[in-house]
Amino acid sequence: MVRAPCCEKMGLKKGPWTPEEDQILINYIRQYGHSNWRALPKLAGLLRCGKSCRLRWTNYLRPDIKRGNFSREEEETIIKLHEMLGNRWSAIASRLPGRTDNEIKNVWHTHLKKRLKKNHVTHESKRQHSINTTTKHTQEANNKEEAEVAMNHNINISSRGAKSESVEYRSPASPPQCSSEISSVTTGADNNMMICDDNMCMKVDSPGNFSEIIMDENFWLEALSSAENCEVVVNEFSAMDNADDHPELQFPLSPLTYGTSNHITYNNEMDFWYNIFTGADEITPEILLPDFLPN
DNA sequence: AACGAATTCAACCGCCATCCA
DNA sequence: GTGGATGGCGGTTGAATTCGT
Repeated sequence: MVRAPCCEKMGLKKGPWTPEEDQILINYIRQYGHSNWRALPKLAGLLRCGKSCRLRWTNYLRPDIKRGNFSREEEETIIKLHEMLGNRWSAIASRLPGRTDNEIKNVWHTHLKKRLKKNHVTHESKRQHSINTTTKHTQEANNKEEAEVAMNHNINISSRGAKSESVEYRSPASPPQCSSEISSVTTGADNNMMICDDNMCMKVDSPGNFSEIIMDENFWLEALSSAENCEVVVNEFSAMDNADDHPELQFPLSPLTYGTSNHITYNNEMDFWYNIFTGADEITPEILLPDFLPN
């Protein structure tokens, strides 16, 4: 299929936006909205392509954009979300009110990646020392090694992942950059390994033998989204293992729980996720998995 | 003060997914 | 079912700015 170019190159302006152009775009969108980006510049009288207008609006002119430096809390949130979601900047941005995917992407590449790399070097040297002085390997350690092998072989779970081909730095704190690659590797009660991304989990019965279990598309993303702008009701999972120890980790999975008493609520989306992530270091990832997941 | 190196970040590019005729 | 149009996303670029010497 031959695509028409994004925009007519002739006569259309590129490069930085002027304040006048910004004002025209703002005025137009305030008045008419942006139902059709392609047609917008023509209608608004801008010599820009629709894509450029959309980008300018979503990344800079939108009234709800939060400008300025990222707080430490925001940075930690990005790091943790990146662990879970990979390079899905828009998904990460949706958890950080007022921040854009482009901004988060820039912060990641300019600050956070370097910081993690530093930490990784420190961690690796310690780890190497530990390996050299340890002779006993537990079953758990073996499973972790298998997990690392699986990650190094870049097991690609969903279709969009094929896009990322470049090999980037990876650390334990920064799993595959590819958005759709593995988010967590856990060992189940039966010692079988579970490799999960945000859409599904795979059970590894034996080395090299993956039995694939497809979960609801975007299950986790939707679960995550449900925390936005609402009270999060979580007592449905109070019966879960460790739930009493980690009430902050219980997920809002059942709408039936709305309106019931004896539940924990989070009015602030950021607090909710921050609590999850700061607590995540202390628990095994499978706690986060709902119990309908197969063993 | 001057200059080159390093960093930042707005903007562009190309691909993919979805919608719709 | 097919293909064109469009929106959205992630990777990359390059001009502007900051930093170090």
